[in-house]
Amino acid sequence: MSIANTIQKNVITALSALHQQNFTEKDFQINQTKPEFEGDYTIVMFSLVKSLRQSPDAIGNQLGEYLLNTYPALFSKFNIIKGFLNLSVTDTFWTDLLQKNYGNSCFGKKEKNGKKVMVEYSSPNTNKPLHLGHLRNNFLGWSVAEIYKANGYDVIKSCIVNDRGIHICKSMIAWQKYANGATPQSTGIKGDHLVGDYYVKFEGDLKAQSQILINKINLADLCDFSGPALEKLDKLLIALTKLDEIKDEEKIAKLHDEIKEIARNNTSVMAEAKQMLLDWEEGKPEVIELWKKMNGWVYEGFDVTYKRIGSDFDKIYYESNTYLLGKYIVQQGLDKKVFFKKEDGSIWIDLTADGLDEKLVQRKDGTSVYITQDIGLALQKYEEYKIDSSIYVIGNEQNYHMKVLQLICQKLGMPNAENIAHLSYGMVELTTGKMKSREGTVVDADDLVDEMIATSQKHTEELGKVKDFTPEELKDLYDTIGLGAMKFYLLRVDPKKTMVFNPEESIDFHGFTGPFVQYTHARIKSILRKEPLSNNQQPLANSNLLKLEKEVIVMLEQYPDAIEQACSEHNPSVIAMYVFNLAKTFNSFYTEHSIANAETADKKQLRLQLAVMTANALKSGMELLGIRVPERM
RNA sequence: GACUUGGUAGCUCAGCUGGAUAGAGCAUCAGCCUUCUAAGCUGAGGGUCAUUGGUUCGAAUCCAAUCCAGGUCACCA
Repeated sequence: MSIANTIQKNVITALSALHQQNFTEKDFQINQTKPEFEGDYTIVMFSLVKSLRQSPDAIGNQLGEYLLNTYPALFSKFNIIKGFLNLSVTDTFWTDLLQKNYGNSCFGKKEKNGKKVMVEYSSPNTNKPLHLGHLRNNFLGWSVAEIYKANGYDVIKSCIVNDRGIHICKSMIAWQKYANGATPQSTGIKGDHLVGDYYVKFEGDLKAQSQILINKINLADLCDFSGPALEKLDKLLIALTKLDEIKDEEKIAKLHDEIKEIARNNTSVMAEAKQMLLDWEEGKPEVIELWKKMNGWVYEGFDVTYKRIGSDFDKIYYESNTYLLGKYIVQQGLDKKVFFKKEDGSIWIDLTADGLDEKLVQRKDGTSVYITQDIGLALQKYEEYKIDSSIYVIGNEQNYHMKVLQLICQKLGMPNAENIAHLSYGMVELTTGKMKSREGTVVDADDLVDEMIATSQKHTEELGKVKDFTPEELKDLYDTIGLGAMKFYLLRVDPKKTMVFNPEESIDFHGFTGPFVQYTHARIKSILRKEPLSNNQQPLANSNLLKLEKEVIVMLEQYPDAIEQACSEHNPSVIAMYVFNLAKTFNSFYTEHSIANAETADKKQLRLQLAVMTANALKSGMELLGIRVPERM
């Protein structure tokens, strides 16, 4: 139990004893004392004034006296200022804490609790390489999985690969047309990038073709269209002439977008892609073969990237396998009357009672939609692993989709359906605006990793502190620092918030950054190499703590809380901030007081323990973020 | 339009289950390396916590309204 909780409990006991009534933790607040006042923890008296009908100072005095007398090992003194009771914790408490835990590299982590949780993250499409947004997803997913482990859960990291669908066909079409049989081997281009290049090529063709159509539409030439598309176009054009008079620019833009969408769907390249998707579903051998071949290239490329950034999975699901199961479950749900069928044969679920709409779960032609396979996969996860809860790391643009999925699972009576959690994270924007793959304004993951590692190399060489490293050691160090900087930069922000990616800032190695924390760790290790902590230690005789020494221990005491909070909030930034603050606190102590040349032998021992425990916590915390810490840098 | 998330220093972000004079980092300015790694430390300047009203002993934090920005509302994934 944390010291804050202990104090809270003691105050409850004290108040109940003093006033003969029951109190709970909601009756008062406990905070860390502000630095400008004397004390460690502060109890706010005001909330007690009404029920006790005494002045804040009177209540505080009684309470302070009682606590001091009852818990002399914990409290050394108190003062009351303007209704705030400031309690000082004894130095013995802090030194005991240090002595007990300094060598425990698992400090802050919990015992196994027997619960199983699955974290699904990454979820790439196999038509293009990973970009900055995927990195945020991967780092978050991996870190949350580790944080759960630290809280005693068994964790299964999973990934659903979206390996099927029209987007894949687009790359395949363009490759057939333009590649002349080019392969990653023949071109030397990484597989996922090669496939991505043809996806871009397809989009280029699509844009050119649809522009021709749009130009004709603007001249009122609709001879390329027929059927429902023609009808809709007619309506849109009529609506547009009306709006032109009103001059509502937003609506006009919306209508133009709709026209653009119709034009895109009427191009010949799009028709080819759609045909290929049909062929794929029918299992046409040459299409399947091409699909396997190109997906294979992408997987090879992904493997390289995943390995570099340290993402791994215990279980990989493929959409091409799961979508059929989804359809089967929809059929079952239909029998159970969870779903209903419309006259045209499409299958729906009615969520109006839950404040949502009716939602399609299967098309009238019997093919599955996005959510169909998610339903199947959700059940498969439970049956395969008997998990207690399931976390989905997915962007916040899919909040609605996830809400629907959760409701459907509940209505289907899936076990633990209420334990489906959506770790919804915000988009990564650039200082120049949003990333759009169609417009080529994405930051490629591989490029970014290269750049970060190159920068860390440059900095390291300039500082020249590790000239004796072997080439292998150097490479490892550059990776550790470059990736550390990048991961820390993306994880230090609250996941649910949209964040801005500033290239210059992300590459910074000073201040609130990964390398800052790594550096602090390396510096401690350097001391410990020269001044190892001896094994035969005496209990400390003099336990008077200096201000900066105590600050470090106080920070260390909060590590278990940080791990717990990060887990309950699904928020690695809690750890990032904690680890940064700990490093900062230690650095202040470090510059002010010498460890090797401490005033007395006792002080030296205490400070060495302090250093050991700080290094352990920094290492452990950074590992929860997926960041390694070097012994030297 | 409906629903939803956000608006805190020049920039990027903490703080939001109400508490004392609103905090970091970057950037700017001024200091600190013959002693444990200066990727560090110390200090200064920088704020109408979007706006208005309410609740209360006390509001950046809770409530309401307004303004601004993002997202969703597809037989796309």
